[in-house]
Amino acid sequence: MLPMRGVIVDVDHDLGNREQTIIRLYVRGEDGSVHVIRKEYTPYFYVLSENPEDTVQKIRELSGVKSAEIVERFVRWEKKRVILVRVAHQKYINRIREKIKEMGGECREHDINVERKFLYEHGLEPLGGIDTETLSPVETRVEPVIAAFDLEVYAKDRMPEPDRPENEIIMASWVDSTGRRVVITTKDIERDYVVKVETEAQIISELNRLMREVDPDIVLTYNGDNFDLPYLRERARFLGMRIPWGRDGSEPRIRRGPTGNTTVDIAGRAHVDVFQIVQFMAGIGAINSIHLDLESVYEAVLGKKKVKIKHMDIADQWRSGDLGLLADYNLQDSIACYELGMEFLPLYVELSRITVSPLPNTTRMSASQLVEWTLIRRAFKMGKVVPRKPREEEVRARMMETYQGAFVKEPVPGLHERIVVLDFRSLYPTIIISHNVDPDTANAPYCSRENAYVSPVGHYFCKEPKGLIPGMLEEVLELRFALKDKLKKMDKDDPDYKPLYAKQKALKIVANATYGYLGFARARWYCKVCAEAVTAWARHYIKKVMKWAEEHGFTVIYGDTDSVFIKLGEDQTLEDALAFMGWVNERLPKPMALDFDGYYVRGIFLSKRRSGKAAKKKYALIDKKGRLKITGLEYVRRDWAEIAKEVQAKVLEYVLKEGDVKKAVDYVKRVIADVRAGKIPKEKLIIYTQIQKELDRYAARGPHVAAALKAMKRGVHIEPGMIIGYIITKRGSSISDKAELAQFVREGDYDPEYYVEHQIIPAVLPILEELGYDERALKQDAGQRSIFDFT
DNA sequence: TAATTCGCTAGACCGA
DNA sequence: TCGGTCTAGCGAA
Repeated sequence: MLPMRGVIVDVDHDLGNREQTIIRLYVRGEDGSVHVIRKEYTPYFYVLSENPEDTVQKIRELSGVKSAEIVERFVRWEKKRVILVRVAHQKYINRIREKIKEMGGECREHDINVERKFLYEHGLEPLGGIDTETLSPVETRVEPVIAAFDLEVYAKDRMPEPDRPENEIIMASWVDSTGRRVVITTKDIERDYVVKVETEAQIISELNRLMREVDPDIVLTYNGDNFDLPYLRERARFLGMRIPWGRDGSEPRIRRGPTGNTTVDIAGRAHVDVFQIVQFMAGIGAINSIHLDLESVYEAVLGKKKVKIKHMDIADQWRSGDLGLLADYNLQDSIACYELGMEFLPLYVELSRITVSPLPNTTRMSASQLVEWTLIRRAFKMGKVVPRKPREEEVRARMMETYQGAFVKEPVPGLHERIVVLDFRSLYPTIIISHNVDPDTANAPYCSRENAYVSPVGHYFCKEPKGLIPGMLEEVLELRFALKDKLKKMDKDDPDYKPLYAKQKALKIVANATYGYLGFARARWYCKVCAEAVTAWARHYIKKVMKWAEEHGFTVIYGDTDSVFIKLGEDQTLEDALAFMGWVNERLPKPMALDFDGYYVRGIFLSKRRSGKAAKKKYALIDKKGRLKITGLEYVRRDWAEIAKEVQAKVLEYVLKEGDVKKAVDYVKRVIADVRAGKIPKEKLIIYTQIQKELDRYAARGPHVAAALKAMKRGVHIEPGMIIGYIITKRGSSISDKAELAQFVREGDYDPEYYVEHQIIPAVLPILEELGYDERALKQDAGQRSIFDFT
């Protein structure tokens, strides 16, 4: 093979080889060719021992050990003599570990896989450039070949099973970066993208052919982990076929996790299940959509609509319906999956490079894993031995430890004008950096308190040397701030804009999750003392800024964690507030800094519903352009009916934009009358709630549980994690009795009193009450006849 | 099985 | 029937 430059699209090791550990790098070259580079690798791990000289001798005698030598590495803050053990093959590691444990040695890094170690040692990154001759990193840009596919399966009234003959694959669509857009099916359909074949088996062979000929580096699916790929593989088997999609001719490998969830790997290609990405993005709030099905997400993320056919209707459509529509739907599934994949890939390419993890791993990682792999890579660079994972009993003990979090100032309820919001830029990360907060500097014996930062709760952190975590964060933040500056000056159409934007976003995700990681019971670098100190400093600094603001003559009306809401006096301007911000920034330890978050002409802070005291985390602001920013109110909650949210937003608009409370009250009265008249359409009455555990494990049977139980009796499948939508109907005594899944409720069948008393009034009354109105004002003439109407 | 704590609110539940 | 307490869910940061 000629030496060349390219991009690493996947890395694995040859599972079939039981003699040697062979690392395989799959490289897409600058000229578009694909190469597999095979390199023998000797796996290694470390052993900590009281008496390394003795232990190393004993280890050398164990079978399967290739070599053992004493090396110097950092174990926490100390430079120590540790044993580096190299083994002949991966498969020996567990047995050798057991033996070493018996000798009293402690193993480290045995659970860090060989692919990553190989990449660390060569300074390589997945989706980064490589010179195939020297195996060293190079700067290059190569576009990987990307494909998406989707199956439609014939299933009537029940989940399809691959070994039931009638549950056949009736259609498959394929979309790729070379421009192909096809639907393969066995019926004649009037669409120019349809390829007609004779049998189900031929649909599968056609997919096999596409995989071989297009040879994609990245294969995108939407829920391919749990449906399309396992089903296709099993169905092929049922038909006596194979799907040799791996670049080594292997079939997709299905790995089952502890929850029954599966991951499907295709050797040499990166199988990216876009649904996994979507779930993660929804979890961190980057996607705001109640439902995560392909149609909803396609619209929420890209603002595009596509055809939706319910799973249950596919069989009917296939037998006697509109085949063209079914084909459109199937093709659009692949197109939507492909486009969503393209939207998120730049971000995940960067996460793969930061964490030095292949794309199939990164796209399935939790926030803690992203942080941890970033730290593991850095530990390797610094010659630090990676701490082991905690044992189950340690995890349980850690979960018992709690600590105090952020400070939230009690607001001054009511209307306010001319509000300036200042907030700390990346507060927790900058505290960690400026105070060298790290598990290895925390209360460490090697420094005195004079050479340490002492937190407000008394923990101290040695100033030197720079800890692993502050070091990582410093690098991440510096890079990110530099990128953001660069992006500001760039044209959004610049081809570099998107990858750079993705990179800063990837850095943000890792930086933001790092504090939480310190308090996460399963973390290798768990440090409760650190997390506790971070929040203590955060409380200290935010209170200090509030105090300084008051001393500068400003009125502080609210603040939460890292923000300060300043109300300008008559003789104060925005510039005064910004000057104050500059003054503060000169006094904060670097890189801590206050930022200007926004200026709002008016805002309302509410009182708590039952006690009447000021409510935290509930307010609405309006800016100069008339844009509302609603925080914490029912409007932003999915477990409130649309009708209540809509009315609340309108009321806020009348009050904040037009300053017309009377108009708001009249409007609410009209809506209440409509509700009582039964005029509200079904969709606006649905309340969405997540079922968080098995239904029989609920101690309190709330409306959502009651609705779910009733639905289950009617044959609906309910499982933890599902978001269900229910409506409070007319039939029943308690609210739970009246709750029914929306799909079983007829238009007009709702309990008007529930929606008035438990949805609309609670959503608007706290707002109106701040402005001097009470409940009676809403009820007068609100469609409810007064006694005089009858006389 | 996989970032944290703070805070609000609804509705069931329970005992007087 | 009332009022306090507990369970549950979701959002802010």
